[in-house]
Amino acid sequence: MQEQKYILKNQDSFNLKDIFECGQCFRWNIEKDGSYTGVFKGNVINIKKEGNNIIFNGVCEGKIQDVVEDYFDLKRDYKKIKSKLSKIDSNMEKSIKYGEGIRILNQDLWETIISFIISANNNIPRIKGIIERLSKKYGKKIIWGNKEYYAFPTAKELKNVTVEEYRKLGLGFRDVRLYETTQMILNKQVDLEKLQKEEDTQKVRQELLKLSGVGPKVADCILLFSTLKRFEVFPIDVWVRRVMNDLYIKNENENKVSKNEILSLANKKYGNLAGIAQQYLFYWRREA
DNA sequence: ACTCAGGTATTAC
DNA sequence: GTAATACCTGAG
Repeated sequence: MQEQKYILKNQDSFNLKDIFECGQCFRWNIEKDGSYTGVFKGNVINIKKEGNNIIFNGVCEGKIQDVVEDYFDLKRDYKKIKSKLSKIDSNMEKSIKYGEGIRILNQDLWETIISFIISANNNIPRIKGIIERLSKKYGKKIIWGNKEYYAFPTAKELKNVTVEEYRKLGLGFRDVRLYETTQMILNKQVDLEKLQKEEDTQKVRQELLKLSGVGPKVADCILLFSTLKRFEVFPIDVWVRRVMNDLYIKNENENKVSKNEILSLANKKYGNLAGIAQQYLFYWRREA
């Protein structure tokens, strides 16, 4: 594969830190010069911001411009989304100001499913470590420059991996879930290609929930952060629960707030943009 | 030693 | 349906 380069000029709503550290992805790492390098599908790309230019550099399976336009959701008008959401209330406005450079990535469905199964009751450094070891052991090697990178393993590549091997990689109790889900996807108990085409979000959600290790929160993350691209879902994790309770519900014990109360509030306030609203709120509450 | 972290599965009302 | 509890692991 040959190295390619692409320069994007004057792109609005595009900050590296906001995109890669808002919690949607696990395989992008910051370099000493402030650029980020990541692996997705068979691509390795480094991204650097210089003035008004965003410079993409790396090895790609296709034309780098196409790859990047798709992955970074460049065709979508985030300015419009943000101005719409900003009008809802001052909290939303503040959170958007903080994370104005967020874009929701179009991540591979399979990879997103497995990654978020691993994320359950886990912390980010460990999640990233597990995914890295998993890729290094079972994924395809990609060489760029003098360095080796590893693609996220395909379902086929994980077909014969045992629960014990997962345990050795540090998966913990998620080992069985990973094994079972991989089998379910391989034998098409859950057919990812069909899911990708299904229009009814609730039907897609129901299918995802069949997978081992996929509960409501993980299902919503998959719906939002993968190529399924559903902005109407509202993943509720500890941070979202916290921020929604602090701002609006004001229960003395945030753990006592019911999920349905948060969901109906989110739906009322943000409608079919709830997912992206959630992302600004999550990032703001977690980082600011 | 002990708590916590992007929850889920299981069990018991 | 809803509530309580166990669960790998490793960092702080």
